[in-house]
Amino acid sequence: MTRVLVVDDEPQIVRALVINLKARKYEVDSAHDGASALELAAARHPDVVVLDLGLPDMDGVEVIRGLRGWTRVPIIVLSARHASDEKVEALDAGADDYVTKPFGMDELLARMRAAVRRAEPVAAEGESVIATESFTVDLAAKKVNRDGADVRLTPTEWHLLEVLVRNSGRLVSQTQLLQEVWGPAYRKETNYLRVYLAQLRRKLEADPSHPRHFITEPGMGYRFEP
Amino acid sequence: MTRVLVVDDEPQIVRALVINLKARKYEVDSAHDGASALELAAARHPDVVVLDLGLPDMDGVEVIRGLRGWTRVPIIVLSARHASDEKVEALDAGADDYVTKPFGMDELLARMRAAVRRAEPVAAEGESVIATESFTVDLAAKKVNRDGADVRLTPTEWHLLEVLVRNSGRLVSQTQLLQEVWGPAYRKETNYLRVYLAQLRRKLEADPSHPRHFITEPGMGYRFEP
DNA sequence: CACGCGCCGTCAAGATGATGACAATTCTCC
DNA sequence: GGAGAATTGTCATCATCTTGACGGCGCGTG
Repeated sequence: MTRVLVVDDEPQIVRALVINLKARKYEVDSAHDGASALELAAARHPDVVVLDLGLPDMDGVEVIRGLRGWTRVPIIVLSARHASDEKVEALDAGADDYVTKPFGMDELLARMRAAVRRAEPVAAEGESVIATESFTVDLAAKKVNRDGADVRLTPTEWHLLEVLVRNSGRLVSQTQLLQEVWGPAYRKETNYLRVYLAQLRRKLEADPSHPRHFITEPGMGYRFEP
Repeated sequence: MTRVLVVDDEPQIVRALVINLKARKYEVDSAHDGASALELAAARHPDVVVLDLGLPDMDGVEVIRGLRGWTRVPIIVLSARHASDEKVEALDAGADDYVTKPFGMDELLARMRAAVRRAEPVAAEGESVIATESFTVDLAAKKVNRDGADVRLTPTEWHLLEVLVRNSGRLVSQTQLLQEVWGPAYRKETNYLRVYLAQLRRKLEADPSHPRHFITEPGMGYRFEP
């Protein structure tokens, strides 16, 4: 879930934002001054900050600098002032976007989506490694390792493995496998599955004739068990 | 130097932007319709795109989608229309920012700086020297050293090496390599890859016919192993 | 309990497609 | 104009994919 930090000293603005954001399944924290904004940001690590520049305790630009000292979280500035120099100052201090009040909620939400989308891939470099007792699958690097050595998989083998691993523990029907790996025209070619499952087992299972991870569910499909 | 692509069908706007940008040491390309915009973007790989939505030949949102199909270059949309739904549509299609005409040049420039600043670090992550047993690659200095001597690489060779090294250990698909180095129009020209991989291997591998660092993953792509 | 049927795993061989080396041509920048 | 670089085309080789045939196993049925 996306976490938002809303910083504004006007309670009605905060309320409107919180209601709208929560309705759209954002997780929302709010602060009404710069000090608690910085504190909350550090404690909660939001995915995006919506920041009003007119705060009671400190200059909004200082808040931006305070955040930028340690995080690259997207910052969207709200401000009642249309003056160009203030926009320039905020943006150059490290803000990602600048929206003038009064603003349309749709627009603000769209700008938030844009900011979060941009930040995603940098933040979401999450390891996508699935491990079993005998081998590991690295989905991002497209690598399979067994006993410390990389296993060579053909493109089709890899694709099949990928679909099974992404549905770890779940049963995947034959039709679905065929459709995803070979395309919709091959939905009936169950031979392929038999051949390629056998190859995967030969390359990855300790005892290919007694598979522990690539399980056949007769009449239904196959299941990957980590 | 930062490269900008300006897309607008009004000559006076283009002229104003080009003059301002060049004065600030940007390298500027300009296009007056969507088709040539996409073409130029592919050919020149700008660091930021300034895009007017009202183009004669195609919908601006289509241009955004066309770009987003293969690149994450920041896109700043210009538009005369203040309508909220148009902003939302553009932003959700993948635009980074939306500025309504008439706009202040200072503000646009600040938004460009913000967009470029955000995009930068994704490319330049931390240490920029990658070493192998037989050679080292310095991404920042654009230098390759082997046995104490610098190796001369052609621009294309370097670009290819750079993409592979930035994805160290990960598999990079042929399409992705072709797209990043030669542009989206070359997605099918796998010859190029074969030729240039061979050249890189000849220059960098101890035994070019048995590569240890530039690994072919048949049917899938190539991988750089440090 | 024996039988037939459907489903699955195995195997081998031909068709297909990808790869890397080489050669020739065009392009680009001094 | 010339050298180096980039592009394009071709070809032999090899891995992969596809296909069909075969045998075993489990299950339901008579």
